Amino acid sequence: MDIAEVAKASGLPASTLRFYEEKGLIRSTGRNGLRRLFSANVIERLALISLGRSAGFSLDEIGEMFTAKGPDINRALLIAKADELDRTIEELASMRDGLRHAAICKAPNHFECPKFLRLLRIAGKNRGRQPNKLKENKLKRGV
Amino acid sequence: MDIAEVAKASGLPASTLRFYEEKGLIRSTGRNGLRRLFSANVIERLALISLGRSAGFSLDEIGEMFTAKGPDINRALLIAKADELDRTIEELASMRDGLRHAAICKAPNHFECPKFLRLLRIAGKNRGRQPNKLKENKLKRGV
DNA sequence: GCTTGACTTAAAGTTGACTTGAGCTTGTAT
DNA sequence: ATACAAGCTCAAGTCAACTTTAAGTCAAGC
Repeated sequence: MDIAEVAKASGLPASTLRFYEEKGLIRSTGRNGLRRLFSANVIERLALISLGRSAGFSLDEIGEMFTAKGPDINRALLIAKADELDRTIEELASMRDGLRHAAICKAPNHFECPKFLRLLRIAGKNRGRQPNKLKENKLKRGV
Repeated sequence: MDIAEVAKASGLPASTLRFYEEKGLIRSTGRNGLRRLFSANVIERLALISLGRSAGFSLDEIGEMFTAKGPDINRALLIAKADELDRTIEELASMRDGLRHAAICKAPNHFECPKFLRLLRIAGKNRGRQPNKLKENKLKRGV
């Protein structure tokens, strides 16, 4: 397949495919002149990469998993990520409840509302750099 | 309070406080010479900002909420965010289940495993730019 | 009176995952 | 044979939320 086909099949722009190749996440099987050729299984690989990304792995982590010696992926890593997701989910659930409450709450000042204060404490734990997460998936692909 | 006190009380570095002020998220009440003075309620405001950040609002969105005219613009926004969190939580839960499964699954190739394939489809939906989310909260504050 | 240290500003740097642009090359259709 | 859309490379740009750095100000303690 040429890069355009892979792009279409995977939904990723060609630039991303080149980028992934450069990072060692995928491989092109050869060239037709200058042009990259990919074998069909790159699609699976890309699906796996998408999966990893959605689960919160960085590209570097995903790359490590692919080069891991054993035929099986790093189980401990997977489980650790799953546990991390559990914690994240709990936090997000609290947030969601808090937001819903805040939207309804009659208290003149949220700081007088115990529910809100509890929320605040949870938020307080979540003190890390959060670049810009969980934002809208605008499809600007069309531009 | 001077900036050091606010920093201590809020846990945020002074640089962040200046940054937030520049962004219009907080206000200093005046100066002592060059030095900013803050009133105590900036602490509450910062807690609110933290809360918003944890809930997935961007700083710009938080800024808008603070300056929003109508009282129910907030409500709609809060509810929308809560709904968004619901969707996110569902996705993350699927991811978590998938990861746990992948760590256990005996299938020679995950692509032969129906559970895994289902996971992949969910991941596929999650096709947006995800900068680098949900990562570790290393406390590098001490440096 | 001078050093020190906490503060100030403005500008540039950081991170991760890409995207974009400039300037070439080339397979393919006419 | 030639035009041109699609590929290519390499470098630089983007975004968000900060952090870092350089250079300067200033009150207080010795």
